[in-house]
Amino acid sequence: MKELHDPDLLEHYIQTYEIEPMLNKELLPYLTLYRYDHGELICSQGDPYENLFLLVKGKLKIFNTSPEGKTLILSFKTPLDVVGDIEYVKVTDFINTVEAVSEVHMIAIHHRWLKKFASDHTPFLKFLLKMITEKFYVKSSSLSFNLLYPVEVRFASYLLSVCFDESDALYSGKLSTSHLMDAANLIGTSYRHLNRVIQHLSSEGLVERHKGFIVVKNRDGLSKLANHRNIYE
Amino acid sequence: MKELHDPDLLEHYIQTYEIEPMLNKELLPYLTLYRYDHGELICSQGDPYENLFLLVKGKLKIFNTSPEGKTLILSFKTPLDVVGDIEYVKVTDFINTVEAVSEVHMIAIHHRWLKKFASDHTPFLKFLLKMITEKFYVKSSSLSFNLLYPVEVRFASYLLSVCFDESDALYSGKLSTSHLMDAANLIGTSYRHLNRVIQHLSSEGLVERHKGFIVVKNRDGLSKLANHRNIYE
DNA sequence: GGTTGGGAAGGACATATGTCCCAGATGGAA
DNA sequence: TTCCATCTGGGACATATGTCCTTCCCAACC
Repeated sequence: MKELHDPDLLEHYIQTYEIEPMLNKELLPYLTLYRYDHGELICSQGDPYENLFLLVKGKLKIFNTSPEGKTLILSFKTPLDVVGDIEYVKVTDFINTVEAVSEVHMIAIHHRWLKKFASDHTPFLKFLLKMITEKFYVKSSSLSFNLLYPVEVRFASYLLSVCFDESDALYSGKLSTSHLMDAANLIGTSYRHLNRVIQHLSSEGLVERHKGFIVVKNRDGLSKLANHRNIYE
Repeated sequence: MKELHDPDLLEHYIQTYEIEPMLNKELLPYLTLYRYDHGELICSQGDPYENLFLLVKGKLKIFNTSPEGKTLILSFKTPLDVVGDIEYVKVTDFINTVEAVSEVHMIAIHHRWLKKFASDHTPFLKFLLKMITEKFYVKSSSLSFNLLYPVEVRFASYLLSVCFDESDALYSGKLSTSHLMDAANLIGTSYRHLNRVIQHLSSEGLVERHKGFIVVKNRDGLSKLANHRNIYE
């Protein structure tokens, strides 16, 4: 983690994501820009709550480790998104662990200033409300989807979401095998079983295994299998 | 559904649940009190969004029917709770179906007046934010719990939540068999499998089957099995 | 009393998923 | 080159769960 003393870059992000209108003017001097490298942790479950973060560049992985030691990925995030919003409203320690998947830039706002300047600021409240409502909706759909459909269907949906995105390092229609473990943890299954499912999809001609990655061969077929639902966004 | 023209009762609920401080004063004349009987639907998935409801008496069941026709119960609600908050923020039709489990009283506020009087009202925004954040948190825990643990563990948690509550028609430590189908739909499993699990719990001496209901015999054992987590609140 | 209908429990079998472990590939270090 | 660590895929077996259908019980009705 490294603080970036670059007012121009900060200003650039503020413009790009229209952050200023939602914050109280007096808060602006207290914004800090941080950089995290691939693999770095932004926070761990149980850490005391100090900052609200706005993700403005890169990709985050939000996960959680159960008492039994199993890792469950709750979501991936891309700009613009918020980290620490739930903790801010509930006034609790960090609930999950947040890791940088790529190089990440985040704007941090210390809760001291939030409380002082933004706790009654209508645009800020509305912003939080929108973000959290959307998160709730996604989570709720996701819960239903998980309870209702087997891993095969969920993985089909996952593939469609992840492979056809302009985001980093993922060529269109391909999924690197090194991400399979992540996929399993996100879907909530074992690596072993995910492999089995891939084998099956492969035998149906929907995907193909190659050395180092998986290719989607039949996008429509996958979409049909996934009931046309893109849960993993 | 029946409108209750009872200003005193309405006032009573407003006092009891401290509803006034969170609403804009100008909104107060536009509150309507409705009564629903056991089994009545308050709204169905796809219905156009018209009212925000505040549950002030009774118990609600929120559920959803998948394209395949499977019913999944998302939650039960008791006062004070909100129905239509997500729809209000997202400006969409009703997402789920809401049914009265007992006699229910709800305060309705038409979205026309909400938009006019409350959309920038800080206490109201804060109230929504708190409610939705809590819902998100519960949903998120629930998702992890469902992905991580088998039906047996989830049912143990469910039993502990439901059976040791002062709420209607549920004697302490007992669960009526007629509610088993609901339980299965809430946990996201089949009635058949739930029976199997009950059989198993019974053979371990944790619960006992009687005609018409199930009794918890070993609360601590169940709690241990459920990892001390009360997901179903 | 006999009949019938519905609800509740469970048997039989298929499928989904988890766990443990092994084998082959790969790439860097000795 | 040889060896070792690691990554990746998959075999074997146990467990979890779904589906379909049968049996049993009891209440209501003729």
